[in-house]
Amino acid sequence: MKKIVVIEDDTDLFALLKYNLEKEGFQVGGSQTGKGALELCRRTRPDLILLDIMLPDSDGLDICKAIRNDTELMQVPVIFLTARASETDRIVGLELGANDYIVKPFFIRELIARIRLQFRSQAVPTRVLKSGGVELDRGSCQTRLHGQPISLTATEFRLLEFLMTRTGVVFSREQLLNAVWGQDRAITDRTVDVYILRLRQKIESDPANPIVIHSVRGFGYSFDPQVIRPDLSAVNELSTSATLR
Amino acid sequence: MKKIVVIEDDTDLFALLKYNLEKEGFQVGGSQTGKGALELCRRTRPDLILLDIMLPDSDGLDICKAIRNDTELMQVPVIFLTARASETDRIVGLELGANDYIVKPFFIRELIARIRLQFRSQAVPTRVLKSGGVELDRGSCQTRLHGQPISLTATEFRLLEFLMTRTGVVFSREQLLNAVWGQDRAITDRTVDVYILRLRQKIESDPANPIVIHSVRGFGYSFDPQVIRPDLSAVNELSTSATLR
DNA sequence: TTGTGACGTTAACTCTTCCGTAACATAAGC
DNA sequence: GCTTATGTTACGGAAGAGTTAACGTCACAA
Repeated sequence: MKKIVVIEDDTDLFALLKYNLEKEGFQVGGSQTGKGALELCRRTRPDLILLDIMLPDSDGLDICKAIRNDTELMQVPVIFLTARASETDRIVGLELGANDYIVKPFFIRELIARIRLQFRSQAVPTRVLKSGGVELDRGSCQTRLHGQPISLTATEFRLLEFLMTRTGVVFSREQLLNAVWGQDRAITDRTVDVYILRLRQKIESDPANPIVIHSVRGFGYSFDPQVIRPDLSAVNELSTSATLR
Repeated sequence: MKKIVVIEDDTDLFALLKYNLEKEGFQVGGSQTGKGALELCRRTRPDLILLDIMLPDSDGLDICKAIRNDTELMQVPVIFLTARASETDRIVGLELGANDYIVKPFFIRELIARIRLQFRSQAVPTRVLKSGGVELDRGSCQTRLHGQPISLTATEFRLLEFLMTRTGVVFSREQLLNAVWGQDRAITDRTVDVYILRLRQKIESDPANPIVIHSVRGFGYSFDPQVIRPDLSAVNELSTSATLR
């Protein structure tokens, strides 16, 4: 039986959540304050944490950060409860490490579905990401390409980690900046280009014709070793690059 | 063999618990009253406490509080036995410090499972850690390097212990501060650097080129005698060959 | 009390690496 | 051919990490 800790100051909502979650067969514990929440999690070792962002005494984001910094709780999935959709951008980022979020008011059924989704996907907390010949160990922060260790800088690593955990999804430069660099930093979005370049130089066999990190003109970048994007001049490029280099 | 103290006034239930727990290989002690319970725990130092909330002479919650305030007992996991699910609100709340609870009537099998879960999460199996020529005795708090005793300070010891029990995993300074120094302390993260330095001076054959305690720029530190991280020369080779094409 | 030593913590300096930007080059789309 | 989006390069400054020294604190003995 899975244990869920609910951190929510609204007593009515808490009772509602508790009732429904227990009906679904989960074991529910709760804290009304942010202060006690961490301690509760440390002790009870929940399998999932439902976290309201707006708490009377502290910020839910800080709690999430504290959870991620706690060795024992690092792996526990966190789902945010948020009042406004506008907040969600800040939340999903790598930096804070929220696994999912749901906007109030919400349907209980949807919440349950998302919780089950976490348990299904997080059944084996993936320490090593492996795709397209790239191997990324989040525990030891090491990267291997075709088995051989390569060295990435911290930012390169985090960018690649973000993309690899969301294989096939295209992200705008702005989204990548928010997720990897942090939402409060003021950085040109062209910086992303440079990092994509550096990553390509390190993990693409031919950086000029990338097959792992794709550019999607007008949208952004994606990591996807499976799909070869429709490239009209693919044949021409191949021949010219062969003669040029 | 793990010791369990059962605090339960119902004689039949107590006998049932005792029988089943002993069958599972646990050593069981018991008290029928709240008054004798604390004393019993102090004397026998159990590895886990099963505590009925409803006792004839005193409230189980008070006993739990007393346990948490006892220096010797505060680490011991407590599982509550409660008659009604409606009581669970108060129990899982943080101020009481229960690790888990189970609602009567319950299946013995489930109780056993939860008890084992508590023991598993404690995870203090190995008394002597041994890796990379470093030998660390957690019982006597002694350290040996290639067989020869060396002296570490308390903090050095705890830091090394933390890293060695998680070989190969990189931890940020913040995480190390939380884990080794305690979560509520306000200390500069640069302090960690100094301790890493001191540890290296004591256990690395060449502190300038550490091969046991690694720095991972932008992330933190890790203990890993196996892995040799890709160093500068390798990077240069790779990048030059990449740019040369 | 005072002195002493061990320990923990911080500040400051140095060196190195890396980050982010500007500027230019190339490709894609109209 | 023009405009816009992306690729590429190189450089100055920022930040991370190693190291040293000094300060504060505590326990304990003189």
